[in-house]
Amino acid sequence: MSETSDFDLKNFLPYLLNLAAEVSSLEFQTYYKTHYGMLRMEWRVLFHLGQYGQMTAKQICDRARLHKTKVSRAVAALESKRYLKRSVSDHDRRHEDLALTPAGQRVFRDLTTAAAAFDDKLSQKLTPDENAMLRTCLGKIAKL
Amino acid sequence: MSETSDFDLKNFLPYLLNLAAEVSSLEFQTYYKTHYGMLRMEWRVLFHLGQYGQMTAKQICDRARLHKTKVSRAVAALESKRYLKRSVSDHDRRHEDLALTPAGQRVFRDLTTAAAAFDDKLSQKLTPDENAMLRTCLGKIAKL
DNA sequence: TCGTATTAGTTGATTTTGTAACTAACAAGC
DNA sequence: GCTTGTTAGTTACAAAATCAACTAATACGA
Repeated sequence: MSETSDFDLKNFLPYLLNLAAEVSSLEFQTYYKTHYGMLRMEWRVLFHLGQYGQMTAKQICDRARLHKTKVSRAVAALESKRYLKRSVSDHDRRHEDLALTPAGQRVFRDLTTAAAAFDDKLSQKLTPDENAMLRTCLGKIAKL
Repeated sequence: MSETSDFDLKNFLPYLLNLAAEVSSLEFQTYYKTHYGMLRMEWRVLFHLGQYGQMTAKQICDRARLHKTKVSRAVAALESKRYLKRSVSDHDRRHEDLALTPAGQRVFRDLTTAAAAFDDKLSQKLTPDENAMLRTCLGKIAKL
């Protein structure tokens, strides 16, 4: 029985964070997966378009800190679901302006509502103080 | 632009948790990947064996909350690296008792040391109060 | 002791992700 | 104009995660 050190996985921050992230994501993930057949990256991209309006893939990459291939695939998937439309920019044809379709906006509103409800449910496990501090701590760790 | 609700991704707990988990894991992950060619699941399994001594794959599944296919593949990988040995149990030949080899124990000690140092580094971004509360909160969320 | 259910663990097929190389459009210097 | 460099986005291939089906050993009731 190795008592090599007093280190304990159960207190290892990356481990705890991963565990909490997994558990907390599962229910909401299941929601958009079963209701709209969407993946996490698709939800994130849809969210950014819904929240901030028309933008290019590059802008989404920067804002969401996502790699361009992830965004590219998510955009293609959302397009094939008719949740967004693209239009090549006139003055720079490398850019594609992305915008949600009415259908995409409906999905956005529904997911936003659902997300808010999930967040409330999670928050209720913690005191108001804990809630505030938790978000602060996570921000520090994620270097936001 | 859509002011559908006051919901903001930047405060959505699952999102923040995933972000913090990703960022905080990256450096350590790089360490055991480059030094020992190990995957996250392998590190977790190795850790459990190092910390708790000999156990079966099933016990690891339960303790680490991992699916059996993940553990099965991690065990196979660790075995091929000669970091663990398996021995079929006598009184129930479905069970395999797993234990680290001396080489595996050396790796365990090294990774444990590295993890502890890395955890310290992360902890320094937070006050002692925040540290304690953060771990409490994460525990609540992960239903530990 | 036979049939059924359960448990431990593995394997294979399918999906998803990650990495790197690629195309196309533009910009800037010469 | 032509080269060189940079940027936006896609594609192709490899690594990995997921899910379901499978084998083998045991338990347990009729």
